[in-house]
Amino acid sequence: MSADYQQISDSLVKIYSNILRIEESELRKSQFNNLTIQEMHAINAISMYEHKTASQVAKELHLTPGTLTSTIDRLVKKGYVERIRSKDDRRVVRLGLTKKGRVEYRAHAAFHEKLVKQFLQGFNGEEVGVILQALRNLEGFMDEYS
Amino acid sequence: MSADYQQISDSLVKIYSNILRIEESELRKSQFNNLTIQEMHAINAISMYEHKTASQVAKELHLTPGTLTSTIDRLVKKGYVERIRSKDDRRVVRLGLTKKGRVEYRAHAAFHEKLVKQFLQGFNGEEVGVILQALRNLEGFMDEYS
DNA sequence: TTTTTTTGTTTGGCATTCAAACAATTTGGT
DNA sequence: ACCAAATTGTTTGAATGCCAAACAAAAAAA
Repeated sequence: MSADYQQISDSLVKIYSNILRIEESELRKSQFNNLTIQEMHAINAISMYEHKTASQVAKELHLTPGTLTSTIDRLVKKGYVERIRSKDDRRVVRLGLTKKGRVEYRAHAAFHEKLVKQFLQGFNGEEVGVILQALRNLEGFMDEYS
Repeated sequence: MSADYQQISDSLVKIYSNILRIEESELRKSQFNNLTIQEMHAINAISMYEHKTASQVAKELHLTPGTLTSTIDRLVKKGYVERIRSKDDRRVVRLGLTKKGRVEYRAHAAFHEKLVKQFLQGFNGEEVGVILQALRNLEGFMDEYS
């Protein structure tokens, strides 16, 4: 195993075991300091305009329906999300962001954009292609184990 | 924002919001199916031979002392970890892996190695250098926000 | 020797998660 | 139209995961 190889391994471990913690600590310093990282991910999955159903969001987040219910309960109480009973099918709950939820969504997207900018800083188009391919390899690995 | 850029952003989000979940689901299928991902990370931080103190491990994992105490309690009960009271300084607790803990440690390292292999699959030395630099950029971003 | 600091544990409380039981509604089969 | 089955989401009960604050023991500093 080469030196580069070991460094990449260490780097990956460091990144994936710290990135969510760092996102959360940034959140704590912002105006949205009463949100946890999981709640923020839920807001992200609900997203701006689509009014997905609870099932769809639960599947996206790999959560059981019961877990999602409690997450949504909290987000409703905190004023980020609203439940909309579907009129076609009265079993279905559609989810939407409140104005406050949409503001948070955009703030988080901006943070991501800064992150990606720094990740790709200093590379030309060809190099960006290499990086993209490596990430796809990793996605492929993850898909195998899903 | 270019198409590549957007794809890299999506890929990064997918990776960092799923990789730990996938590690955990692999764990569930193995002989170590009574470990959670956090417990596994603790085993990893304790590591093979050093007998770190509880404080050192807590710092590494960004956990409060109280949280670490309860994690270690569980790992001791499950037979992966042992507490060793220091003789020099009787306040200090040093942590070590049992034989079972060391077996788990190696199994997890092997999983990581497969992951990194697939991540770097098909690239030459120069390209690996580009990938390493991108990861370092990301580490730099994380350090700014720590 | 007394005070302060360090190290780890305990306590209390909330968040996160799942599995299983449940209720409401819709769909499918007859 | 009616009954059985499937779907959708909620509730309940239990374990883990986390922190802050109070605490106890030991070591270091004064």
